[in-house]
Amino acid sequence: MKPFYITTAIHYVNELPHIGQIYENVVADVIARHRRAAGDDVFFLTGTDEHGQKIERSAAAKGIPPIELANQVVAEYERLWKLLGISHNDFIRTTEPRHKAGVHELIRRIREQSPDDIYLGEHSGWYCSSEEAFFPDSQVSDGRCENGHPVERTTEKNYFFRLSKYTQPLLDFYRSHPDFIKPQTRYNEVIAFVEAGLRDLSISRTSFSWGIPFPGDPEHIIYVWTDALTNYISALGFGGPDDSAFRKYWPGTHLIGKDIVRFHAVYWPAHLMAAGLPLPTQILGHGWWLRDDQKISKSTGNIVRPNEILESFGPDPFRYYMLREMVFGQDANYSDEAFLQRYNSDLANDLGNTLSRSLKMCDTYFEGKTPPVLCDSNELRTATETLVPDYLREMDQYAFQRGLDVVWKLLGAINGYIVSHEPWKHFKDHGTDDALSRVIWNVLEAQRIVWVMMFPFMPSLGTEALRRIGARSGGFDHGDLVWGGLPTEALVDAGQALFPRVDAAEYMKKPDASSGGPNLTQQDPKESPASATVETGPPQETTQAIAPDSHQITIDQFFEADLRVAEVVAAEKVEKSKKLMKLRVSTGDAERTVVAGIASKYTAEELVGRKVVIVANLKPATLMGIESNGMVLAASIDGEPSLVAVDPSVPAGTKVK
RNA sequence: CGCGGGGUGGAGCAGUCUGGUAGCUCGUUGGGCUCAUAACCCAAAGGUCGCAGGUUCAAAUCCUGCCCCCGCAACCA
Repeated sequence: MKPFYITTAIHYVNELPHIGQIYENVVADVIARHRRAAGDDVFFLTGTDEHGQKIERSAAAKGIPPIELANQVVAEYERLWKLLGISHNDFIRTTEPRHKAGVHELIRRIREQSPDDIYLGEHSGWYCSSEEAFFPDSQVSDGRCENGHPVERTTEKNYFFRLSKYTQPLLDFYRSHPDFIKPQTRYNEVIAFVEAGLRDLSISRTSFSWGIPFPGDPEHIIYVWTDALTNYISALGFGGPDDSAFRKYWPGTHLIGKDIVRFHAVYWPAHLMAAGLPLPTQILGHGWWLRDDQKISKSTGNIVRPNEILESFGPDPFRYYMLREMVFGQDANYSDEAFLQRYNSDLANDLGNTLSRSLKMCDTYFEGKTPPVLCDSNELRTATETLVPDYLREMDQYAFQRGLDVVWKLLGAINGYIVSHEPWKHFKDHGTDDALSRVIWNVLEAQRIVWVMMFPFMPSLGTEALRRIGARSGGFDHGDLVWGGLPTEALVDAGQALFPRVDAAEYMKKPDASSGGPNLTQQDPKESPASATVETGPPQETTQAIAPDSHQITIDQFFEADLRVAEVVAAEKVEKSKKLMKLRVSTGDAERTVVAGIASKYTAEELVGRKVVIVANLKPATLMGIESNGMVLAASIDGEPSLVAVDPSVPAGTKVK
């Protein structure tokens, strides 16, 4: 058997699972199941990235050890992967001893093979704490790095990896492996990035301690990429007492989000080159799930709540939706409405209904058994034999959407076949005879093949459907895609509808279940600091946010804030900002500049002349280069500001209390 | 000039790398069928493929310029 190794990115335990990670693991699972069906010896790895300063801080904020925080999130991942039917062979955690051994072995190999490639450097430069990286003078302007984060002048002693040395070897490798990175646009991006020249990579930190100590210099902690990427081989026993899995399965295919393609396609291969190890087979960069352009709200009906969808429909429809809706490699919009539409039209009307009508005819005409006479030569067999190779080709190329399209073509052929043969009419005229038997047998046999093709996408309902039509139920492979596998006179089970239709409008009207668990829509870690979301209880009611005992201040503390009425004398949107408005306000005897984040709601014209309330004694701050001397008070509804109003007759400068 | 994605029938999207009669799902209209989950089948209507140039025998696809939308980043003091 041909070994096939597939990995997901390891997921960072600073946040709970979101839809992007769910998608990634489902895709990897579909690939793994497809390769297994193709007869490969598959090893499917997923896991968690548990080190780093953010984890250390989040854990400290919760007053628990970092490993405890990691354990909580890992438990959530394990629950979710089980729920979704993810068939991984192993789950690696970067806090495991086997991982540490692998990382140390990688560094030892690099030092052995390429003694110059790791060096201790004293780095003085602009340090960006957001990206935890240094930037040269040329990429820093106005105290910000090329991506706009604030930077500070810092000196730190770090170990460095001589990445610069691998610029040309990497380019040579890409050129000779045009399929190394998929899709093509990512491949082009990576080449452009490397062609611009590579800087050496800082691979250790001394600023935190939650991580793997650098071998021989425990003051240093191995920095994220050298630590995390190595999971792909440490999980296979690399650097451990038994590395037979490593020798068998490596190199493998890495399925990742498009945002981390650079690290997998540049840094990781360079590390492996330096260590004299084989490079990955392929990097697959998938797209992102976006929300609708529309504002999410209950009044517009497009509420995003995949967690509830998962609970109401089970894993298989959701798996199907994600694979069918997204063109692999591109971004797609998520919406519950789109899910429900796919569910009703694809699953209920086509896939499920075809099964129902077929099994009902088995019940009526053949006493609940598959027909006694099979059929070798017919148009459904022809259709199957042209469509199955199409399906296999698309699946081999990870074109899941098209693979599913092919399956639906066969479903269409089956329904067309049923109508054109009118078995109900035949039964009325001739009763149960061989001709009827052949027609129904064909319909079932073609569906047996449909469900074997669907199996990677719907492992649990696929098993169930195959059982119902009297086929062998379990252990499928591509040998089962050959016409003629359905036994005659096997018991069938019509049962309940596999995909009962739902009234989409009714479903969307249902109140939010608020059943707790992860908020699957989060894609931005900053929206969900672990300290807030690791809670598994129901979300806080908004009213509790101002509960009387939350945190009380004295009236003296309140009076520390100098609240004043001010009149806007000039307003101007801050160039290149999304919501900043630069305001010139008068407090009666003086004028000052205040920057307010209200441009998304208010225009400059409507603000001039308006009376607002400001905090007059706020420490000045610089926002996008403009000094702001105060804060305009506004209520915020889902980020939409609404200015606090005062009666226009109140003179500017009046104190508010 | 911050990074990236996109503008294709009413809606949502393929197709663009590798030019060659514009495709899918939903919706709409007409017809058929009654085994089935108000499902299924057949047919039809509906698009100058964002705009303008260019290359070519031929452009949704390649080149140049422009317009618009969205995500990320930066800010909501």
